[in-house]
Amino acid sequence: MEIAKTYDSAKAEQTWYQYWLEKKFFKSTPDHRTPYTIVIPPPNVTGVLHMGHMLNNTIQDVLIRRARMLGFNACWVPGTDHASIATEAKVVALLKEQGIKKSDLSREDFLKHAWDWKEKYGGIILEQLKKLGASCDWDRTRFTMDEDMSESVIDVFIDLYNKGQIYRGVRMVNWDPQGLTAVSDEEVIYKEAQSKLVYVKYQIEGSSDYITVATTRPETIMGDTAVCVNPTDERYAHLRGKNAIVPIVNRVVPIIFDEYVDKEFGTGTLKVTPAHDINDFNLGQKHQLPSIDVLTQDGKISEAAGAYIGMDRFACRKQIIKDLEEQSIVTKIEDIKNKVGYSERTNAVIEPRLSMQWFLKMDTISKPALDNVLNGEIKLIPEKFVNTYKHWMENVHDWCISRQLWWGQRIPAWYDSQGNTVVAKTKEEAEEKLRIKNPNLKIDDIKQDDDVLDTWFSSWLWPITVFDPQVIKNGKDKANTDLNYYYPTNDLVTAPEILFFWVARMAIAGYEWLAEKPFTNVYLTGIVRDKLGRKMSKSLGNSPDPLDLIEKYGADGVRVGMLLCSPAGNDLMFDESYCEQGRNFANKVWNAFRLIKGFEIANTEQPESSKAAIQWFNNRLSEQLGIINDHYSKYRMSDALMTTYKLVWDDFCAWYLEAIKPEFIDGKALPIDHTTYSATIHYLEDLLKLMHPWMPFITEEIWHLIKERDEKDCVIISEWPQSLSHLNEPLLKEFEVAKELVTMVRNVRAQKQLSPKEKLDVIEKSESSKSHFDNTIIKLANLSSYSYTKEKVENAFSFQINTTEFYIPLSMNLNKEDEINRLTKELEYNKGFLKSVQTKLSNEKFVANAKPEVIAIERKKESDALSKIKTLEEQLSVLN
RNA sequence: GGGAGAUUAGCUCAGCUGGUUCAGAGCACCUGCCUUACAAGCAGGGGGUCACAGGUUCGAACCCUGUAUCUCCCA
Repeated sequence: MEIAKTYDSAKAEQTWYQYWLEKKFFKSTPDHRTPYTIVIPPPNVTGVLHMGHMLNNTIQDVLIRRARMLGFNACWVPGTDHASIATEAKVVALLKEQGIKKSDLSREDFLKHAWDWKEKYGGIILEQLKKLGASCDWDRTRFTMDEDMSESVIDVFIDLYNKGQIYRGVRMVNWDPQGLTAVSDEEVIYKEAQSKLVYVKYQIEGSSDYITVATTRPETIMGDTAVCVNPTDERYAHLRGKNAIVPIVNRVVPIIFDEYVDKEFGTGTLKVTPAHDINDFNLGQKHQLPSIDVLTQDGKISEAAGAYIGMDRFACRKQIIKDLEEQSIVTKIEDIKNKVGYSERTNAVIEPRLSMQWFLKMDTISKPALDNVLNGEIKLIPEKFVNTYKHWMENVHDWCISRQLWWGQRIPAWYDSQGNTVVAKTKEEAEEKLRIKNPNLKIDDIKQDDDVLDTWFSSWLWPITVFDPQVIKNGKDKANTDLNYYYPTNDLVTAPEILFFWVARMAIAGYEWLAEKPFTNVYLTGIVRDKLGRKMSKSLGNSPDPLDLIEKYGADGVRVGMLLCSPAGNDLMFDESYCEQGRNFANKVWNAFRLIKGFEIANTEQPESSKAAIQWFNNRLSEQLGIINDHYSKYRMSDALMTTYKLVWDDFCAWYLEAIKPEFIDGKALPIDHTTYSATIHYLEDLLKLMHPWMPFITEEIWHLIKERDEKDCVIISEWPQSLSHLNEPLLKEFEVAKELVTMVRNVRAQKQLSPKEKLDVIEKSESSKSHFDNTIIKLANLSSYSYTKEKVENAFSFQINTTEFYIPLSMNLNKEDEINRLTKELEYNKGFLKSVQTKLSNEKFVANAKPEVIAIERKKESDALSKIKTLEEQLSVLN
């Protein structure tokens, strides 16, 4: 069979993904094996594959593929998240393009449009995941708004409400005036901004005196209901019991005293606007101040303000400063830096706003989720995130779970016209409950809450309901087979950004409803940045399209490139050159295979050099496999990959294949013997297995090109190689010396400008004769002979490896001066080294305190150095 | 403002319990090679005051204190 000169990644990707699907290799059903489970962090239905997904899902695929090969029943559950705000915004925008306003549609009609959108575009990202090779059990694909998934969200709400964990109340929320919804604390991004601190004089009632307040938000002046100073601030002590007059609206408000006020900031005087600032709200509660809401929900000045009605909040800020200046009551405008909150979804400036929302109490419910991370039952990788997690969980706030949107699970709360509220799954049930409170209830008076639940309030159930959506309703005693088998899942791979949004809340849900953790290990990836360290984002345009990368470098190349630069939990500075490295590696593997495949096999005797190389590689592979497994067990993904990379490239290609490669005689390659060939194929197969999780496509392709195989004989379901029970360490060390020797000979050739074709002799000064690798060395270094002597050899190039001396007789004359220089340099280095060792050994405290092993090592260093020095001196004396 | 982490070669990072000739890897770079698997390659090579200043110790990249810079989280 003719093997193509270059590897065609596109073809292999197409062929093998299809084949794996057909043979149902990704499919998992409960059986006698131990399960290994991952649930995908469901990407937004609105999402398209970006580099973050690429990283995240490649890691999951590596883990799941290796688990499959280790004999676990591997199950990777895929799916998408309905993403209330993002999706609703998308649909609203699309309708707008068609000239339809959301406000003109009924809830039902709008949802119809939203579902249409979801059906049409919602699966794109999952299709893209297939391109990178994701081996998900696609039959298990879930959506957070699937009917049964949604039902469980409602059940959970009702359950928590009945447990008294959910309440409704007026609170200061983070209002997104563009999305027209409240968002949770976690969805607010604080950014530093240049703001103006405006100093405004408020007249003291019944006096010509003024008090000056400093504010960054003059547009809320109309909502002021007090002026506050610190009680210890002597500057204002005389104002106790006085009132101030709010400009513009001429409202008389009390001057109150509270230690909250920072004497140093501004003038030490605070205008209190309880409706528009969380701290002012708290002050207002404490001092029983009224709240005046001067903003509308879309961020305009409201009727209640009494001035500037209908003006946009930012326009009003400018205008009001101008007007106050005209009244000559602005004493100063200062440029300051402060933090301004922006909506994660719409990027609008968040407006703290009082509104009626639903909340989940977090204090007691979050306890087990904290304890079980602290006691190691759930592991965060890397560990440093435990601190962050702990800090958040210990200071957790009640969770605002209502959103003023339509796309999502509608809150199962029902109201009558009398102000009664009940929580019930259906209107019928609600009617029953309401009728108890209100016997005159009319059916038409029953109204369901208009709001939906926060998306995270549905995705926190993900690891549970993807397996058994009924378990909330039925109780964990009646959990189905899937849940009993797959839960708790093994590993969760996600971004640290959603540690609180999602990870913490899944842990809470797991303990709340199943009394068990949802996952054992949480692997937190870094953020993909460009090489300037900027986060990759659409708006910056600094993110390559992963699908373009796949086309350019092959899926395997991109996967390798991605993971080469991804230390756990640290951000990765991505650069396309990593993908290039990945592609080059694939090319190397392809060519190694081409070489092997091109061998002509014959019934010839196995050369000693091959026999020794096989023995060595057998041990080497086993040794490195141990290291690779260890890296995996510690989730050091890039280390596991790099160890595999070097095992293949350096050990297998550069040393092993060179050692067993048949020689050319008269321009014709000799055949290879059967024993060596089959060992080589065996090693290649083992290496393909080790590479498979990283490079699924090329490994499967080569696996099948090696020979005709049964339809289910695929590397994807092959068995992960086993380590030897006993490693031959001395043999491994001996080969390291052999490598050094070969390198030395190559160096001599380069230095003396000898052709690689010219054969040389190497003589080892040694008591014994013959070692394992003599013939291998002869071959690799292109020697005519490798011999032993007990005597010094004169007029030869000489060098030492460890304490052994070697000679290479050369036909040409050695340049004496060069040799003397070289040897003198080495001598000096060794003398210096000896001195440092001897200083250490003559230090009584060292000898008294250091461990015996350490002292023994130092003694060995001393004697080795002495022997080296002796040899070098002898060599030099000969030259002189 | 409070907390966490980081700083090692040009870049990205390892360095696990303080002790092997310990200062490493990959990439990049330089030199020489189109040697019949591979120039997406082969063979060689240079490159670091381990952020800075102290301290502990027989011994510090590693432990402690302080300083600087950066990143993240929370308010």
